[in-house]
Amino acid sequence: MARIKSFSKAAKLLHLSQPAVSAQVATVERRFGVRLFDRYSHGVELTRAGHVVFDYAEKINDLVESMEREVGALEADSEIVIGASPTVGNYALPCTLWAFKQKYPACVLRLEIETTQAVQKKVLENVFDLGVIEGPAELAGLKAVPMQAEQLVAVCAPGAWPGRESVSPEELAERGLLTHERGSGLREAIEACLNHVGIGFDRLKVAAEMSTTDAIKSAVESGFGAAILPVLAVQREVRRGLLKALSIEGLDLTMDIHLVYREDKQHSRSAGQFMRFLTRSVYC
Amino acid sequence: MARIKSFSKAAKLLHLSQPAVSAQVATVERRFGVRLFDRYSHGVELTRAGHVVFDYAEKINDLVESMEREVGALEADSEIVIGASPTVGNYALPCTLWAFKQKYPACVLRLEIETTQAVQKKVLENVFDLGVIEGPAELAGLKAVPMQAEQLVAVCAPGAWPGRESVSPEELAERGLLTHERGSGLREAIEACLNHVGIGFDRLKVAAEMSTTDAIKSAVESGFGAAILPVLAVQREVRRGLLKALSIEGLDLTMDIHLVYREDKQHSRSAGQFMRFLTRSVYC
DNA sequence: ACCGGTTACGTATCCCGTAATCATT
DNA sequence: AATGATTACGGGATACGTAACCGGT
Repeated sequence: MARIKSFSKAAKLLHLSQPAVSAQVATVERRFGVRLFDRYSHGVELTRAGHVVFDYAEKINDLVESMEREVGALEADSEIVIGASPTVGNYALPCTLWAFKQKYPACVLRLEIETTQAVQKKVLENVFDLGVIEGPAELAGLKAVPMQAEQLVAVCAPGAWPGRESVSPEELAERGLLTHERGSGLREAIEACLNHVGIGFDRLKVAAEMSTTDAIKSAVESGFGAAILPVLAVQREVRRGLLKALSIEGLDLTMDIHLVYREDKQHSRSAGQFMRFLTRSVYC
Repeated sequence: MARIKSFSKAAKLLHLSQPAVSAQVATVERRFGVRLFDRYSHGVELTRAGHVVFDYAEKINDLVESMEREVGALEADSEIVIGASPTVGNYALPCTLWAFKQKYPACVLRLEIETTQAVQKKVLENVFDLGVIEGPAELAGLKAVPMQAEQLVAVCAPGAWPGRESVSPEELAERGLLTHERGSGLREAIEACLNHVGIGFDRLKVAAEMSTTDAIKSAVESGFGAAILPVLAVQREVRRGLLKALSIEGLDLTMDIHLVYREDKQHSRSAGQFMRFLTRSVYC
């Protein structure tokens, strides 16, 4: 929200109404007795105090994340069985699953593709721990919460493409693309995802192939090219200002994806972590 | 609460009912999917996961505290005018004020002593920003919240008096007392406080006088003696296990002190900080 | 039987969404 | 007009306290 410079856009990202966001901010401002945002007609901007609070909020967020990871690592993790509808499961989810696996290596994930209806039914029957489908749940007894929709972003060094918020595949090709090696699970997931929206991977000039995401991110930070990665894999660097995220023109995976689960069921620790991961706000 | 090893005692400290504490803990345990406390018939004990969460909670608390201080330091602070009833204002509050001033040096505090009724009236009339009195508020339009009651504790090195939770003034005298120099505001406040409950300062053998509290705390940590200080001045070291806090036999300042203020009024940033400081739970 | 934690339930408060309002371009 | 934030108000969830309920010494 601080980065977005707009309460209304932040509200969309947070799946909240604009007044709700205003109220939250007002509450915190009253608590501190200071304005945290300057309101302009075109949006909002952090004040000095706002910057301080924002920086602390990031530190605290990091701590909470570490805490969850550390608690999660304490015991052997049981398998999480995820049901997903075909489009979601084939194109959107694989990147997300991969990003989660990076953070929680101990978790064992199993993904099964079924129709939207079948997914919901099997979630109700406890065959799946949770489901990920397009559109909200229709079956009674299921709770559906909207997920962060965007899945893939282009990243570049902060200096590249100043002022731009999106780039075309051709511009990415000009700059040169850093990707995983052919055959890597994520590479294939990304290729499938791009193909699905009509962007062939061959339109993108691959400048170098690397084996780890960290290597790609470092290379991009150093200005060696751009990359296409899941939002969830780069959110920290983007927040830190180490990388700049741009949307890719022509790439719109904005389906309103929903996480569905049995409200009454108590989930395993790993399932809970996965669900929080899926619904976590990426920017804020 | 983790240190107390008892939900019911923690509830008292937090001014909550026991079921409320149980419910809070249960909520967090459900969120993580792990037991954080082992329940025994004689009380509770942190599990492995509980220790992890507890350590992170402390770190986060520290961050929040720093954040408040940093935000508070951003602008020049206005004066806080505090009204207090005679007993509270003369014996209990001075140490607290001093501890607050240590943390928020930029704040200017003014303390005025009046009868309980007069304090409430002047808070209503906005003559005082807030009041501190014994017992709850009686005037309509005033909100009263209970304050942390205990004000002075003995501290010693963690190894001294193993297993003890309280010491007599004579035992303190044997070990030798480290205090501020005569004439220091806190020294006088403490003397007044002790005299009020019938403990003369002359019963305590002063081993050394030092000019700063940090010097006293360091000396006590190193085992050079004991000291009597406001709880609020040593809470961090006690939580960290660097110092051990013991109650002093015969010293019972447990009056149910209440902070009162106009609910409708919006307080200055510094007044808000002071109020949160007063009602903050010391152990938890 | 007592101490300590849990369960059950009624109430008060908080937080969100809808709708109306204000301000700026 | 249109965008974007604030205010007003009704409904649902949350969190508390009281009281009744185990389970272990």
